[in-house]
Amino acid sequence: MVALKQKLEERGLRKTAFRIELLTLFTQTKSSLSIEDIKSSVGKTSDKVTIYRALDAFEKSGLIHRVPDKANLARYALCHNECKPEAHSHNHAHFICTVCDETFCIENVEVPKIHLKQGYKINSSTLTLEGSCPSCQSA
Amino acid sequence: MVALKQKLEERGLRKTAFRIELLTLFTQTKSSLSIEDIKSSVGKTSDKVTIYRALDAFEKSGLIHRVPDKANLARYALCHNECKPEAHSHNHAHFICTVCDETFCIENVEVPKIHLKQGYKINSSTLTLEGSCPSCQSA
DNA sequence: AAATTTATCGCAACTTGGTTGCGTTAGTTT
DNA sequence: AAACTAACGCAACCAAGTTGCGATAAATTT
Ligand SMILES: [Mn+2]
Ligand SMILES: [Mn+2]
Ligand SMILES: [Zn+2]
Ligand SMILES: [Zn+2]
Repeated sequence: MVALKQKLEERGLRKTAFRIELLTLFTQTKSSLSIEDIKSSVGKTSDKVTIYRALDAFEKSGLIHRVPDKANLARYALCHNECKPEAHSHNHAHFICTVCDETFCIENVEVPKIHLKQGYKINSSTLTLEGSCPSCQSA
Repeated sequence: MVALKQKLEERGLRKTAFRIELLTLFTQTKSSLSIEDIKSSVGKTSDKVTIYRALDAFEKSGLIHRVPDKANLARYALCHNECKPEAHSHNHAHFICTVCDETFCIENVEVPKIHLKQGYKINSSTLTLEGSCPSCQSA
């Protein structure tokens, strides 16, 4: 709780009721959150513009990172490895479950370093896996 | 030309002027095509709905495959390894140039096979690299 | 504590990429 | 040539996300 508010303060973000609630929500989620997830969890109180802007601010300050989504919608997960606004380092794979539409950070699988032939300069890479997650296996 | 019409025929697609032109365009492109690319190349003649439906039909019948795009827009490239409607096999990496917004198929880089811990079942994987392409290096 | 400053919020209006419905056109088959 | 049906074109629609701007409320200064 208090540590949470500190994270906002450290990055020069204001500790508004909504942003505290949003950040709390992220810490409580093991996977990731879509706009819909947030809307339904926060209640209808907050406008979608507010949500988008908060997510944007959180991402820029290294609190969360965007993850791939089944339908390419906005979706975010907490940065576990204390990212800095300048350098987000989350070079892990992501898993999209096509059954429950959830996206999981696979922190223990690194994105492989690829070397391309002369001329290509790589700045970032992503490795995305698709299939069914443990909870959706029974079906 | 004639081989091209055959490909359409083989898959039960009609050889309309537009679809022949579109498929020709794909064979002439070394990288990939966005809707805008197609629009400007085909002239204003064809409706966007026609383009979307043709791309959809081509993809379903294994002529083209969707590639990632800088802004998540629709973008397609020719299938070089003769895909079947049932099984598209294009497990190669893709490179997005953030300068010219082009997407390249990196046919000689395979997407690595990943093994996850019990419970996750992987159906498909994608490896996407981002940076600047050879033509955009000088800048 | 009051005044000031400015990040954040909320509403409305807009943009964009893509989809759906449906009547028309034109390949393909008989 | 007649029949059948994939493909086309237009209009209307949809959903995710963005922009502008005035109102609210944290944070800072007096
Ligand atoms: Mn992640
Ligand atoms: Mn490809
Ligand atoms: Zn699942
Ligand atoms: Zn380029």
